[in-house]
Amino acid sequence: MPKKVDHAARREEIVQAALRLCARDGLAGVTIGQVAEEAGVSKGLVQHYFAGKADLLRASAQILRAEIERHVREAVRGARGPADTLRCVLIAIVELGVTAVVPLLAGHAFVSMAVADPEIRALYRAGGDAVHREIAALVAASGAAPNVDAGAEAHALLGLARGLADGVLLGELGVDDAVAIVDHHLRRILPEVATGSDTPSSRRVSE
Amino acid sequence: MPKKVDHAARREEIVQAALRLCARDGLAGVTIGQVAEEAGVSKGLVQHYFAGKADLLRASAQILRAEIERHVREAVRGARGPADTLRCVLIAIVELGVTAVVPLLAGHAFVSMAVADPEIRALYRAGGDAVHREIAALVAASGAAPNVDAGAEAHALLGLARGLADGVLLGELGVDDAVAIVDHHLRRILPEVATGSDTPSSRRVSE
DNA sequence: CTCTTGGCAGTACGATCGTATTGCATTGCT
DNA sequence: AGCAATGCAATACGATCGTACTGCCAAGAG
Repeated sequence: MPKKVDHAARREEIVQAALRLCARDGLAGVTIGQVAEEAGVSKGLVQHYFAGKADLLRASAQILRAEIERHVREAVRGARGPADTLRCVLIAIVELGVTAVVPLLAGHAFVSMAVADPEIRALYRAGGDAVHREIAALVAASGAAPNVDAGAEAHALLGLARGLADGVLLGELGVDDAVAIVDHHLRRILPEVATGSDTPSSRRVSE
Repeated sequence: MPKKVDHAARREEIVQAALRLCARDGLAGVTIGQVAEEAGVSKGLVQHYFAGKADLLRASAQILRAEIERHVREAVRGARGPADTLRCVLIAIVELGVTAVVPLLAGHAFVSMAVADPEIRALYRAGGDAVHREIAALVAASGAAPNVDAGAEAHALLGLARGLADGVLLGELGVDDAVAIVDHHLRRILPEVATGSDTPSSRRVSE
């Protein structure tokens, strides 16, 4: 057998280049040639690792999901209790607007691509449902007021976080504003939530 | 002078075809040739009315904004008082997920395009700011509780509505669920808001 | 050592895109 | 009626994209 190479790692390298390109030049700027150049490899190599452009895009959408999930999971590390975890998750989503612009921006592009590609659409649905379930579980475990339905509240919080992330992304409001809004809402549905900058989990984002 | 033709109307026809195409096949499916075919005109005519593809896309983004604004303004017709108006606006945004899929979907595509095009980005910023100002004014005029900041609350409501619209668009939740969530939130910040299906402004959406 | 197999680059090719150009029909003005 | 300008279609062309194909280099097995 010839050279041993980490197949998955090479694929990820190329995909990262594609995502970078997507965030910089938009989805239209993502071509096999440009991706190869951005990744510092040859056009042929991209072909070697991906069956075609569609395959590359699918893999990109998948890795993009994983990237965002990694960001969020990293943010909840050190959170104490379900309420704090919930807060960290929401704030992490909001902060994607500045800390993970590339995945977020690429995500928008892929939403518009999910229209034509059932496979990508399915990926989004599955991912979105999973997130919703987790948030709903956190809401339920946080000891929310009895008059709030966990599922509905999860939709609301997730929607709020996503919308705020877009607002931050477009520069309509600052991260701290968005965080304050999230806290404000959490304070309304949860008995008690660690808020403000006194908790170790609310690290300040360098803007 | 030759034939008299409504220049703006022709441009809009072509743009509508482009938006339809964008929502159906994604942004990648929008080509001059495809747009011409969708609009039932010749490729040359598209050139006649638009200086280039970029011009077409800019005009599309602009008309898209107008389209969404039209939807919302139509929804607030008949609303009584600022609180009811606010509710109608938010619900109208949420309902874009089913009543105006084309503009909403195309909107996502344009967000991802705004990355590379400063002109489109400026258009989005201006539009978003205007909406925020209007909503903030409505919040203030609705007699919100004194402990809520109109500006922040407007960001929250707008973010919530946008996020819910995306959720509806992706099929994660139904319109009625989203409307209920909006009502639930409004009930928390406003002294009294006409809610439920007893008000004429909460027309049922055919799903 | 050498042979084989996979990593990788380079080139070639057909399709398609955006744009420039050309030509004709139609309409309003004089 | 005739001229001029515009609406509109059709074609042509260069650039670029995605993909197929070919060939070389390196590394592990026998």
